[in-house]
Formats: sequence, structure tokens, C-alpha cells
Amino acid sequence: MRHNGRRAMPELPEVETVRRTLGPRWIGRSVVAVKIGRADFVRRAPAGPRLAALGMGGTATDILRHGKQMAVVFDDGRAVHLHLGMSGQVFVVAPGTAPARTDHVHIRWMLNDGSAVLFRDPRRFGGVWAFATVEELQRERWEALGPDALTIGTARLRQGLGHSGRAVKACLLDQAVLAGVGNIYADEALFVAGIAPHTLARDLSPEQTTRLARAVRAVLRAGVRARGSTLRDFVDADSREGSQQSRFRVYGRAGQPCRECGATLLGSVISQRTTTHCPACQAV
DNA sequence: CCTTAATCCTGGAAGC
DNA sequence: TGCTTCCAGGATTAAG
Repeated sequence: MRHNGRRAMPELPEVETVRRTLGPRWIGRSVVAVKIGRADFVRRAPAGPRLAALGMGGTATDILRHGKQMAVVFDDGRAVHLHLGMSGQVFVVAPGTAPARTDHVHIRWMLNDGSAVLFRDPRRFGGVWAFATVEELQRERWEALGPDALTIGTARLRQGLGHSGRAVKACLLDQAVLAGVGNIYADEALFVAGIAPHTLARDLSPEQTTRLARAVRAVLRAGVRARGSTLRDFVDADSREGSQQSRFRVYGRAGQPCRECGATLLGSVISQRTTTHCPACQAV
């Protein structure tokens, strides 16, 4: 069967897993050196020395997340925004040890305890944005994002969907509507909610919107619990892989039987994304 | 208002 | 076996 091997496609659960495992390794430690392997991986930096912008000399005080975006905050207010793209990995190399692989490592932060934080991203859809303050980061990068999907409420979701004539799946993928859902969890949430992905957002009943908000939260929470789902190449900051216990209900399973009813799952394309749904469980 | 296509990039899988 | 081709993904931009 095609495409059974899943690549690392960081969505909200994967980013949250990295955030949670990176925090204990970085917060309270200072950056003694920053090594930039590819200058163009730094997408944005304020005027001045580039290394300083990336946290040089600062001590990490917090790691934030909004949707799929993550940011390291330093004691003097500097904020380094990390976006994993679709193949990004951020992991810590313990003092005196060597990383499993060093190809495609674009940025390294050397910490004062001898450890190092490596940002590896073979496909380079990710990147790093540096800001002088958290406010600047929020204004320039996060303001355009919708509410965080992990805690999305029915009212906020209904507001985001509005009277849009787009397919509901297209809306779920739109980070301005809802921040954190990608192709995998969009399909999974729609299945759990029993809603066909091509249903127009404006045609959703209040009950369906309620079910959808609940489903989005549920599948994302389950993903976080599974430490970043089953993605084969995904590793957290401690280089541990996601658990294998959760299986996708529909994502990537077109042509296979629905785990609920046995009907053959249908594949289609919505918003340039492969889409899978059950024609029986997800009636229009 | 909406959709489609192209762009960025690499590695894994499939086809011949 | 080795080559070529296709495809996946998120975000952005341009065009229809």
C-alpha cells in the first residue's frame, strides 16, 4: 500500500510535545554560542548582530506555543520564534554526547551546561524568526492566527467559520480560522465529528459545529497524550519517538475499510490536500 | 467570494 | 540493481 510510512509532519500535538520536552532542558540555561549553518534559515532578525538576535548571552525563561508555532523567550525579553515546517526537529544533545545525525542541522544553540539545542530540517519549510520582544513577535507573527485549536470553544469556532462558503476542511486548515490543525488532524476531527469534509462551513448546523469543536480538541489532546502521534520521523527534544499506540482513523487510509462501519474510505482533494473520509459515517 | 496552481525542498516509495 | 518519476507536507503568492 502506498504512503503507509508517515513522515514527520508537525501539527499542534508534535509542537506541544517538543515544547514540553524542550522546556526542562533549556529554561534556566544560558546561550554561550549560536552556530548558524544556513543563514537563509533565519527568516527574520532585527537590526544588529544576528547571533545576539537569536538569543546569544540570554537565559531562556519560557517556551511559548500558539498553534503550530513555538517561541523561546529570554530573560531580557528577546523572543526566538521557531517554526518546524513539515520536517523540522528540535532536540537537545547532552553534554559530551554526539547527535544521531548532523546533516540538515541549520542552527545550534550551545548552552552553558555543555548541552546543545539543534534545529534540524531537511526540507527547510521551517525556519527561525528573531524578535526583540514578545510583543513584537505577537504583533508580527501571531496576531494573524486564530484561537489555539487545543482549547477551541464552540463559539470561537462558529465565529471563525462564519458564513464561509468554503469546504469545512479548508477552514480547519486555515491558520487564521484556527491555529494548529494540519491535514492529519483535520481529517481525523471531521471523522470523529461525523461531518463530510466537503460540507460548506455555512451549512453546518449548530450541533455539528459543537461536535466539530469537541472533536478537534479530542483528537489533538489524544495526539499530545501519544507524544506526537505515530509519525515515524518525529522526535521530541529528547530524541524520543512518538508512541505507536494511536492509529489514525482515516488519514492516509483511502481504499481501506472504515474502522467503525467497514465501508470503503474515499479519497479526494480539498485545498490541495489529500483528504480521506468515510461516506457512511460522514454523511453530508 | 471562492479555487487552482506554482513555489519552496528532500527522501522514500513505486515504476520500469 | 539502478535509474527516473511521483508524491507528501505548510504557508504564501499570484492568477483565474
